[in-house]
Amino acid sequence: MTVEAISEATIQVLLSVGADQLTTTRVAERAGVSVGTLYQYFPNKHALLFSVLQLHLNRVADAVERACRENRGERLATMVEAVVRAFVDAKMARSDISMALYAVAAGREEAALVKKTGKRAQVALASMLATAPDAVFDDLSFTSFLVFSAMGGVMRAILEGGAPPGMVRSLRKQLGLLCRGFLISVAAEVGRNGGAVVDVTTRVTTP
Amino acid sequence: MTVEAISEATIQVLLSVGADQLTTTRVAERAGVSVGTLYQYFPNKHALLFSVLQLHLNRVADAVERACRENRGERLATMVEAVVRAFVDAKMARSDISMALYAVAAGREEAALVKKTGKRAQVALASMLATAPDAVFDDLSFTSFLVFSAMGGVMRAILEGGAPPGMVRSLRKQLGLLCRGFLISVAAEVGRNGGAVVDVTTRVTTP
Amino acid sequence: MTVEAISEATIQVLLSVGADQLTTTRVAERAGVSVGTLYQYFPNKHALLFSVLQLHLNRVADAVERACRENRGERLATMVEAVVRAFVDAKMARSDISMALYAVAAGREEAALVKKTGKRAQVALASMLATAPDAVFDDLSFTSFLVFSAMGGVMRAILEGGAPPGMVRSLRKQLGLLCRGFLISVAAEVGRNGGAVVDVTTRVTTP
Amino acid sequence: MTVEAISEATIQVLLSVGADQLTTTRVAERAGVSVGTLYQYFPNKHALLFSVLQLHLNRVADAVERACRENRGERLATMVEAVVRAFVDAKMARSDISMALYAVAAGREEAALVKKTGKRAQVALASMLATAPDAVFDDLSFTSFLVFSAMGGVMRAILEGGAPPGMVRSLRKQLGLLCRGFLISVAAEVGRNGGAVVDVTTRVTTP
DNA sequence: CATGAATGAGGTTTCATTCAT
DNA sequence: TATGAATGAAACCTCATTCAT
Repeated sequence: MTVEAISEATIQVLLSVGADQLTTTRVAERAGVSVGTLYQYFPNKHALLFSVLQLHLNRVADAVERACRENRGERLATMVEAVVRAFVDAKMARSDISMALYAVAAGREEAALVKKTGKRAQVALASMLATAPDAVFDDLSFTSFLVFSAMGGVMRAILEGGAPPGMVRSLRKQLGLLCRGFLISVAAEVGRNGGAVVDVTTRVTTP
Repeated sequence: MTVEAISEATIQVLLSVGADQLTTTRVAERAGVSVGTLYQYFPNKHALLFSVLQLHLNRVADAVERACRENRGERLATMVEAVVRAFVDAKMARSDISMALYAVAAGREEAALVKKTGKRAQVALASMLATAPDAVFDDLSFTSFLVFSAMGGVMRAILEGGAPPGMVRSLRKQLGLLCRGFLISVAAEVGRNGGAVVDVTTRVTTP
Repeated sequence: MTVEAISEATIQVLLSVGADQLTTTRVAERAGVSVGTLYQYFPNKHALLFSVLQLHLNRVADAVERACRENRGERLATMVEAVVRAFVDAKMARSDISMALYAVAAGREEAALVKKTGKRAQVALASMLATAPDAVFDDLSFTSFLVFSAMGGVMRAILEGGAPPGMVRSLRKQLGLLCRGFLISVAAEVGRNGGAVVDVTTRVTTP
Repeated sequence: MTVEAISEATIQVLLSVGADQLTTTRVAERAGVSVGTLYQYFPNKHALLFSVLQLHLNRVADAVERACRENRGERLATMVEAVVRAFVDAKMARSDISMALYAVAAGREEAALVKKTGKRAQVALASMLATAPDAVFDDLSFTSFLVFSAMGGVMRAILEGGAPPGMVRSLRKQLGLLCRGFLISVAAEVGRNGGAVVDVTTRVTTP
C-alpha cells in the first residue's frame, strides 16, 4: 500500500540520512512516489513523522499491555519476565524503527505522545502488579513509572550503542534482574514500613 | 562574557521555542549580541548546540566521576546513594538545561557524544564498584552500563514529564532502590553461579 | 524554456549591474521566476555562471573549428580570412554576452575552462594550417596559440572599449592583417632557418 | 612599510585563495597587521585592489612609454624589439602580480583603468611609430591599439596557461614577429593604396 | 488520483566596516 | 596609531507546500 510504503520510506530515510536531512521529497523518492502523492496521504511533514512514531509506540504499548493482561495473578518473577520479554521483543522486532524514531521523539508534541503512550503501558503494569500474590506495593503508579522508564533508558542506550548481536538474550536477563531487583526492594521497603509479608524468590544471605 | 551569554541564550531559546524553531538569529538576539558575534565564537549552528550539550554532559559525568572517586572501598549501599545523589543533583541543578538538551541530543554526532561521555561515567562506576567489600560482580562493564542508562532513562522521563516539586527527594530514594536492587540481584547471581560470598545490607526474608 | 530564460537573465544582469552585484535573486527576478526555480536547474550560483560561460565559449570554439574544417588545403590568406571572420562573427553575434562574460572568466575554474576551450580552437587551427600549400610552419602548436590569443586580446579590448558601430568590418580586416602578417613572418623564419619554400601572397619589397 | 606590506599581502592572498575569497581580514593577517590598520591606509576594499592594480598597470605603461621615447627615429624592427622587450619584461618581472591582477581587472572601474592606462601606452606607441624612417602608417591610433591589445592577449594567455620556464626568450621573439608582421602588413597596405615606399627588413620571396 | 515544476519565506552564514580601548 | 570584537545588511540556498496538468 502507498501509505505503508511512505511510512517505511520515512524510517529508511531517517536511518540513512538522519532526521534533519529528512525532506518530504526524499521520503517520496524512496517510497517510489511523487511528493504530491505523499501529501495526499499526510497533510504535512509533521503529521507523517508523528504518525510513524505513533504506530511504533502503540505497537510497544500494546505488547506490554497484552503481557500484563495475560499475567495477572502470577508471581512477581513471572510478571517481570513476561513484561521484559514483551518490551524487548517489541523494540527489537524492528530495532531499525526504534532507533530511527529516537530522533523524531525529540520534538514537543512527539515527547507528549511518548509520555502519553508510555502512561498506557504504565497503567497496565500497575494494574498487573497489584495482583501479584507475593508482593505488596505502596505507590504502584510511581513504581510502574520507574520500571517502565528504566527499561526505556536501557533499551535506548542499547540501541544507540549499536547492539551487539546475541545481546538480546543477555539483555532480557539483565533487564529482568533490574526490574525484579527494584520491585523486590520496593516491596521490602513497604514490608519494613508496614509489616507486610514479602515472599521473594531471590534470597540473599550472609554466610 | 559573550560566549557564556550565547550559551545561556541557547538554552533559553531551546526551552522557549524548541529545537527546530531555534535560529542563530534568535539566539543572538536573546544573548543581546548580533549574529556576527555569535559566529565569531561558534563556527556554525551545529557547533553551538554541540558545545552546549558537551558542557552539560561533562558536568554530569564529572559529578559522577567525583562521587565514584570519593566512595571507593565503601559499602555498596553507600556507593549507590552517593552516585545517585551526584547524578540527580547534577541533572537537577540546572534541570532547565537538562530538559532543553534532550532535543539536541537526538542528532547523530550528538548521540555519539552522549554515548562517549556516558562511557566515562560508566567506567568510573565500574572502577568504584570493583572496590565494594560487600559485593562481587561478574561483568562490571555491562552492569555499570545498565545502572547508568537506567538512571538516565528515569531522569529523562521525570524531567520530560514535568517534575512535580519535591519530587527530587523521592526520586533519590527510588533511584537508590532501583540501583541497589539491581546490583544486589546481580551480585547474588554471581554468588549463586560461582559460590562467591555476598554481604548485603538489605535482607529480604520469607517468614 | 525556463533554463534558457535564466541563462539569458544572467547575461542581462551581468551587463546591467556587473558581476559582483549579480545575485541569484536578481537573476531569478529578471528571468521572471523565483529563486527556488533557479536552484532547480542550477545547483548553485557558480554553476550558473560557469554554465553560461561554457555555452558561449563552446559556441566560439565550434565556429572556429568549423571554419578550420572547411578551409583545409586552402591558401594561407583564405584560411586566415575564414578563421578571423568566424571568430569575429561568433563574438559579435552576441557581443553583449561576450562582454558580460569577461567578468565571469576571471575566476579560477573559469580561467581553466577558457584555457581548455581555447585549446580546442587552437588544435583545429594548427590542424588546418598544416594543410596550407603555400606555407610551412615549425611549431604549429605554439603558433596557433599565439594567433588565437592575439585575436582574443584584440577582441576583448575592442569589446571592453565599447566597439564603435561599423567597426566590425574594419576589425575583420585588421585582424586578418595581424594574423596573416604573423604567420607569414613565422613561415619566413622557417624558410630562412631550414631552407623551406614559402609562397606568400603579400609581397613586400624595397624599391 | 605598512602600505607596501598590505599591497604585497593583497597579491599573495589573490594568488593563494583567489579574488572572491579575498577578504580584508585575510589580507591584513597576511600583512601582519590588523584590519583596523588596513583601513587606516585604504578607505575600503575596492580602493585597496584598485590601488594595487593601478601600481602594476602604471609600471607596465611606464616601461612601454620609456621604450617608445628611447627609440624614436629607429627602424621599425628596432622599435618593435624594444617595445616587446619592455612589455614582456615589465609583465614578467613580477609575473605573480600580473597573474593575480587579471582577477581584479574584471570589475567595472578596473576595466576602465586598464583601458585608460593602456591608452597611455598606445599613444606612446603611435607617437614612436610615426617617427619610423622605413614605414608609413595610415591610422596609427588604431594600429597601436591592435598591437598593444594583441600583445596583452598573448601575455595573458601565457601567464594564465602557466608559463613554462625559458618561455620568455621564445615569447619575446614570437611577439616580435607578431607585431612586426602586422606592422609591415599594415604599412604595405598603405603602400599599396597610397603608393608610399616601404622598406622592410624581412623579405619573403617565392623561389 | 498522481505528478513534479514552481514558489518564496526564512534560515544560515559571510564579511566590509566601525570605534572604543 | 594600532587593535580586533562587534556589527548587521545582505547573500546564498533549502524545502515544505501547492496546483495546473
